[in-house]
Amino acid sequence: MGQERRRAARLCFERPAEVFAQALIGATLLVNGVGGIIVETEAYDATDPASHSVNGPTRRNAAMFGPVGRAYVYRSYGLHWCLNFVCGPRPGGAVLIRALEPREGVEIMRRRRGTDDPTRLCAGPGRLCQALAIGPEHDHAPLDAEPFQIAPPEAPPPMVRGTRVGLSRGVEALLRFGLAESPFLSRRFPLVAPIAGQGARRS
DNA sequence: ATGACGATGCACT
DNA sequence: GTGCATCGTCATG
Repeated sequence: MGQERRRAARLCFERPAEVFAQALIGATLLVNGVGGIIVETEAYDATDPASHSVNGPTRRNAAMFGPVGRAYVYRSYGLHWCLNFVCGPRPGGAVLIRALEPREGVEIMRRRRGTDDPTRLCAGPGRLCQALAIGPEHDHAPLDAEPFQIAPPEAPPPMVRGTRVGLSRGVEALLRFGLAESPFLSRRFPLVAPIAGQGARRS
């Protein structure tokens, strides 16, 4: 328990997206001091038919093939922005940040989003980017520098797992992760299989 | 040059 | 639950 042990744990971006996506649940994400607790993520990598990286580098997905620990920001439906953390031992990995529990700068987020409902402020990748003012200027941005502040959870939180949202391919893969019982998820996790000893529950 | 298609969100029934 | 706005990206010709 020396002084070194008291330093904040660091995120290990080299981990595979499936692992890193789980490690991010409960982490704190702030952008210019505004944000909160990550409660929902999805994992993608270059072997995944649903991933932007499956067919190799293009202009849009270039960040996924660059250094880990940077942001991959892309436009969705010509309208919304979505934030990913580039990660993995191999190129083409990323974790989509899908929802936050608002903690810091809630009033700013309310103004940016035009809503008062705290459970709808950052519930969904597009809403989250609107609330945190994430845009194309953040594509390729290092996540360990301004305006980003990211801290891992102090302890692994209770987690739920399910299928990803809005896909036409790779629909079966259980690569969506959520903070159990969180009211700040973008949507509920359909029950995939009963968990022994816990009965049928949904988050 | 052109067309198909979204890792979505919102209004509405 | 359904319909659809909206436009950058990419594959194709």
